[in-house]
This record gives sequence, C-alpha cells and structure tokens, in this order.
Amino acid sequence: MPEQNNSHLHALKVSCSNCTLRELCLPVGLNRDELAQLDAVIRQSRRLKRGEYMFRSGEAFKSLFAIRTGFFKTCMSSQDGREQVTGFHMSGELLGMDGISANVHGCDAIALEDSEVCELPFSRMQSLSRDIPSLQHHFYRLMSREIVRDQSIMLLLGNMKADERLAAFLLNVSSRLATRGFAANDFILRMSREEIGSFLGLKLETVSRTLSKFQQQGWIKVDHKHIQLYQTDELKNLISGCIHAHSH
Amino acid sequence: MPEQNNSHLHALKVSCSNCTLRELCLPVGLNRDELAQLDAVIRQSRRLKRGEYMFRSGEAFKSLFAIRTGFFKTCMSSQDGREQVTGFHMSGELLGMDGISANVHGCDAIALEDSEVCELPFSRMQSLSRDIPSLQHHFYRLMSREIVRDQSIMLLLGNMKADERLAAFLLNVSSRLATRGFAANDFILRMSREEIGSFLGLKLETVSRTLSKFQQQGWIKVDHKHIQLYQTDELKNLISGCIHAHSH
DNA sequence: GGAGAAGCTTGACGCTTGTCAAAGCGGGGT
DNA sequence: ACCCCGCTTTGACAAGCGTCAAGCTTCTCC
Repeated sequence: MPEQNNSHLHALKVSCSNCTLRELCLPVGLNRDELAQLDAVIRQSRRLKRGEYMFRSGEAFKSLFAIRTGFFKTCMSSQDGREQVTGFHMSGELLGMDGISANVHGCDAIALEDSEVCELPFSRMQSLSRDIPSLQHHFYRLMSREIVRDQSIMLLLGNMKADERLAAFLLNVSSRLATRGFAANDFILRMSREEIGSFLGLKLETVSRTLSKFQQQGWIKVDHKHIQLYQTDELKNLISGCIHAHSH
Repeated sequence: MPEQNNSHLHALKVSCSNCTLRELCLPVGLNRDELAQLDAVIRQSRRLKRGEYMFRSGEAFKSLFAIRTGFFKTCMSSQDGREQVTGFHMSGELLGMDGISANVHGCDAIALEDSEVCELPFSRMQSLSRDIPSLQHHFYRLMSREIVRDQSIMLLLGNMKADERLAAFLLNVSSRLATRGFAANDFILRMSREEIGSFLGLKLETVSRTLSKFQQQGWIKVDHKHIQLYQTDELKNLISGCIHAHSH
C-alpha cells in the first residue's frame, strides 16, 4: 500500500553523489559545479552492524541520513515498553526528517542488517538548497513523499483487516525490491514476525497464521524468512477494494 | 496524542500576514521588507461554506492553503467507497503538503463549518523561501511537524484500544482549542461520530458507546456534539502508558 | 411548522483478533 | 560441532469490537 513506485531512487541519486556516482544525480538536474558542492557537504559514509542504532529518539537532530546499502526499521516506544515500528527502509531512502520540527529525533532507527549510510548535515543541506533551486524542490518533494507514505499507512491501520494488511505489506516489499533490481517474487524478510506485526498493528501470532493461510491457498510459499510469491494477483485482489482512489 | 503544543500558530503567523497582521509574523524573523514580499504572494482569502471542498484528491497541486478561520477534515476514499478521515484541522494549520510530491493533491479537504482560507501558491512560496532563509526553514519545520503528527496517529491506530483512542482524541481537541484561546473543557465537536470513528479506526457505534462509558464514569458530559471534560486526569491516566517516551 | 432525513444511542450477537500455552525448528556463538 | 536461546508455528480459548437492528432525537428543507 505504501509507495509502489520507483521514486525512492531519488533519494539515492542525491545522497550517493560521492560514491554511487554522477549519473545518479543527473535526474535532479545538477550541473558539474553544483555536484561538487553537494559532494563537499556529504560526510563520509558510516557503516553499521545489524542491531546498531543510526540515531535514537530524543537525540539532538543534526543530520539526515541516506541509506546507501542495507535495511533499517524506525520505531517509537511508549512509556510502558511497547514499541511500534513506524517503517522499514531500504537503500536510497532518507531518514530523520521527523527530527527537523523540534530539532530532536522523534524515533529510533535501527539496522536490521549490516548497512552503510551517508550523513547529510541538515543546516548545510539547507543553505546549499538555497543556492540550488532544484535541490530545494527535491527536498520538499522527499518530505511530501514521507507524508504521503505515512498517510497510506494510516489508511492501512484504520481500514484494513489482518489479511489485507499482510497482502499490502508483501506487495509493498516486493515492489520496492523490484525497483532496486532484486527479484520481486522471491526474497528474504529481514525483520521478525513481531516487527511485521508491530508495523501492521497486529500480533505476531496473527502474522504467522495469516502467512500460513496464504500458503495453504497456494498464493505464497513461506519458509521462515524466505518468502516466495506465486499468485500476486490473488494478493492484489484482496486489497483491490481498499486501495486509494482519486475522486474524479 | 497528536501535537499537543501551541506550535500550529506558526502556520498562522506566516499565512495571515496580510490580515491577522504583522506582529504574528515576527516570531518567524521576517523584517519589514520581507513581510511585504510575503504579502504580495499570498492570494486573497477564500470563503467556504460547510460541506465545500478546499481541494480534492486528484486535482492538480498548485497551492498550499492556510486555515484562517473555521474547521476542516481531510480524507482519502478507497475504490469500494469507504472513506478514511486522515485529520481534523483548525485555524492556523497548513493543508495540502501531501500534494507536493506528485504535483497532485492526495486527499480531499472539506470544510466542517463555514471557513476562510488563505491560498499560498507553492511555486512562489518556494522561490520566496530561497530569498528568505528563515521562511525556508519554517517550511521544512512545518512539513516535518506533519510527519510527526502522522506518525503519532500511526501509533494510536497500531497500539491503542478504543477507549485509549477516544481519550487521546478528546485531549488532543481540548488542547488545540485551548491553544487558540477557546475553553479547553467545554466545546462543540464539529464532526459526526462516524467521522471520529473513521479517524480513529473505529465504528461509529463504538465511538458512541465509549463516550457513554466515559460519561457514566463521570469523566465527561456528552450532549450530542456538546462535550464537557470533568476529569481530564482520568483521561490522561488512560493513555499515560501508551504515550511516546524518548529512550534516554 | 411539519415531515423526512440524518445522526445518535443502545442492545444482542458473532467474528476477528488477541492471549496464553506448548512444542518444534534454526541460527549464532563458543 | 554442539548447545542454547530466540523465533516461529499451531491450538484452544477469551475478549473486544464490528455488525445488525430498532428506536429515538435533532436538524434541514419545504
């Protein structure tokens, strides 16, 4: 249900100009000189092992982080210990935008596999985006995209049943992997059943049961974290009714 | 649960410079000349009657809208007709930021009472914010605030029980009204039970029953849309466990 | 002012999902 | 290589919320 297009690459195109290279940035419309300025701002990338924090809720906000490689979850925790996963994030995505409003990070970002990120000091990106209009516009669009993503998750949590949520989740993961050149119908989940459940507003047992149900119906194959999608049409059918429709 | 501070006034301070006046803008740090530029960009305000659309999902995105007076809901509708309310919005709040990413509005915005809005043509705000750094920063913060708000609603929809959701909702409305100088413990709801339920991921009957339950316990008084809060402490107790806590 | 529609409340019932429990499997670390 | 711990699966049961239905109040429009 959340973004099923290839647009997350835009973040990659900006963030990895000093590594994954020039041509990735061109779509943003930067010239050679502007690229050099951008390179100068991006800090050396940081490597994180599985389980490490990219940032924590409550920490001072100084930078945005772009995922170069790897996989992350973001989550908030409540006073009584419950934690809610607010998103799963793959290469090319930009994290930390919720920290801008109060100059404090609003969630934890934790690596679910060994990962590599670029740090973008926000104040310098801000002044740079004054000089490079297309960069400014790009940032507005990225933040807007995050708003759209969050709202489609609100729709999922507010309207959909357990099997619809799982179907939407699997299709979302599948399409995002495909965008990055991985197999769309055969992948390894990097997160636990509990983390999936937390993200989808379900208990881990419900996640497990629903996956088993999908398997019994021949729609997917589940081997622990290894998922294969056999009949994506059936999954799409499940959520066809609850998908967002423009009114015109 | 969503924003319980006075920061929504920031949008007002920007948007209403040509009406609600100068001093409201100063906190953003604009000088006389910059204010004049801003005034020139803001279009004459528009009046809307109850039930009218400020914008519709699918329409071309050209402007953001600041609510000067009145009350709005934003909602998305799915193909099978179900609609989900994604937010309720009061004076001073800025709407339409989800349209930036795709140049298309992503939700409907509908007046729940006669209202008045300022239109901010986005491309002109964008170029103006290049010349006025504090305005640029202000916009980033407003968008970030929207992300934070959406994520706290995700937390509500993913983790909380019906009575916790209602308590969080009532306290949120109360605090936002107080911020605007209205009574915090005695107010008229502008939306129906069904709209509340849609926003909170509940059915209207559950909303009604839960309000009745609160009333039986002496915590509130319900007379249709007229709500009085008698024991906000009890409501706060309900949600104290599920409120967001920084990890440090 | 009256009639109809829309919104609200309340009850009875059932389904979906959460809770508790037990057992199996797999993976990571020593 | 082995062991232990954590993750997953599955079952039985309970509860919370949704569904259906009826009756009531309030608002709107003529």
